[in-house]
Amino acid sequence: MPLIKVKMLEAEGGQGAVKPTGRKRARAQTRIQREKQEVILEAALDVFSREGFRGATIDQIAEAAGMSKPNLLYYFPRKEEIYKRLMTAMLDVWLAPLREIDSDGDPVTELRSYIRRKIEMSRDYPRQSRLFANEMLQGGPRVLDVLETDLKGLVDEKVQIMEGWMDAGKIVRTDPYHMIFSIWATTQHYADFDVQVRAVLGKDRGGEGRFEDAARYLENLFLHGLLPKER
Amino acid sequence: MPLIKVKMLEAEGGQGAVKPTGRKRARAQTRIQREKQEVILEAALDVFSREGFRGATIDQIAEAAGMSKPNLLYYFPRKEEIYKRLMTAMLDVWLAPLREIDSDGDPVTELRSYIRRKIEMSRDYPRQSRLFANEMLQGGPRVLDVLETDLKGLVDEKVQIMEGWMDAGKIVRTDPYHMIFSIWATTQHYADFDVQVRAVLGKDRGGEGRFEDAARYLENLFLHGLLPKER
DNA sequence: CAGAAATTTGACCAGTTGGAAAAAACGTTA
DNA sequence: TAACGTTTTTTCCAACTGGTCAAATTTCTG
Repeated sequence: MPLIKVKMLEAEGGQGAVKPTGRKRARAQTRIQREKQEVILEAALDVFSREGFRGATIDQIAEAAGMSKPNLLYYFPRKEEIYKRLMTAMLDVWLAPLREIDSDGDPVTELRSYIRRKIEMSRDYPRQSRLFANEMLQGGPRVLDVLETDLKGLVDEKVQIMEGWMDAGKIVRTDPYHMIFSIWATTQHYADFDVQVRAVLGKDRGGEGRFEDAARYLENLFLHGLLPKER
Repeated sequence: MPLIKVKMLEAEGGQGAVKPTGRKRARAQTRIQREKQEVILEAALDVFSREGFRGATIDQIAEAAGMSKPNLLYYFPRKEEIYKRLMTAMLDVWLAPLREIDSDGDPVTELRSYIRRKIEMSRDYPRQSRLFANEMLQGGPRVLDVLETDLKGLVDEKVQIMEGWMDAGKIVRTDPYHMIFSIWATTQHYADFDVQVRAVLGKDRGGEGRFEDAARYLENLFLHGLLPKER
């Protein structure tokens, strides 16, 4: 049960495809509607994640989706609704790994696989990560309330689990909030700063293997740190 | 001697203030020119770091700078030049801490103070961080070459230092590139994702103290990891 | 202070932007 | 196949965009 479902769902509104005709009873979506909406959202993810909300234009999205602007507007009557749809969908997917952290699991295993999953997300859904990053850079005007309620709630919940692990001496006593931040930061970095990562690694090391390297490095960092065990 | 000075300096061009009149010999800048350019760059940093290059408008910048658009264009004849100026200045400041890493210093001290400095940068110059992040999200079209040459060069240099430390058994043998990435990621996170950090920490813990907390947590993470020393 | 140079303003422009409206084309089903 | 609902296209618009230009104003310098 996704905790982050949220009030942004109010994005629906409009007439075109979503709320078919006039005041009649809403009809089930046609095949075309489902397909085209999918194509549009896919194209919009591309554009919004690169340019941000203001920087993206409906024309760009329409072109990427292979249709005319008015045609696109038939499915999503305003730019903002496409964006909102993407944001809710993204948040839902994006936080799944955090939700999966299990208080009953072995702390080391749980942390390890959380890091793994987050790196895999950066590898497999980099645009979603960038979409979110873009929103954050702008000060999160369209998701701030969600962050303060749903996200904070979810994090608080997981923080308690970690405090339990600390009490049990399974992990070192430290700040659980910053712990979570550091996992987010290090893993999402590989999506958000992908260009930089590849530029610095160079042609030879910048291949797909970089995600595996990153995962291995991060596991060690988080578990053991950089200092040798015996000195 | 800043390694990152770069070809972007070609940003200069134009007529207005920068290259005073016609083909005459370039004259020294007046007081007003220096002042206004400063005001403009300050305002532009605000806008660009929030909206990205495309999302920002000259009007917004002009208003933030308290002047009319044509007046602003008198000092910087095109939008792109303001942006380039900001980018070079930012890169220079932003990479200073990395340059300072000293191969002769004590590894632990050096790493510690690198992390410290980076966190302080995020606290004191968050907009510069966001400006850079924005550029990265867009795929770095205006700095890619700089990253591939100057930045990579600088990083390679520091990577060697770290390999030296590993050879000497001072720090654990690990991937030095990802090591640097993880320091960048964790520290810059506090500037780039500031909204999120504050939303999750909540009113009580989201005050200025968060940077000190972050620094303390990160020092421990990087040196010792999350696992207890003896189990 | 006069004159020149530097700065600021207002009017303007062509291209882009988000979006509306209506008509045309298409698909489905009674 | 006729009628209806769905989808697409064409045309259009007002606001905004980056930028120009000449005239007006202010500041500096001798």
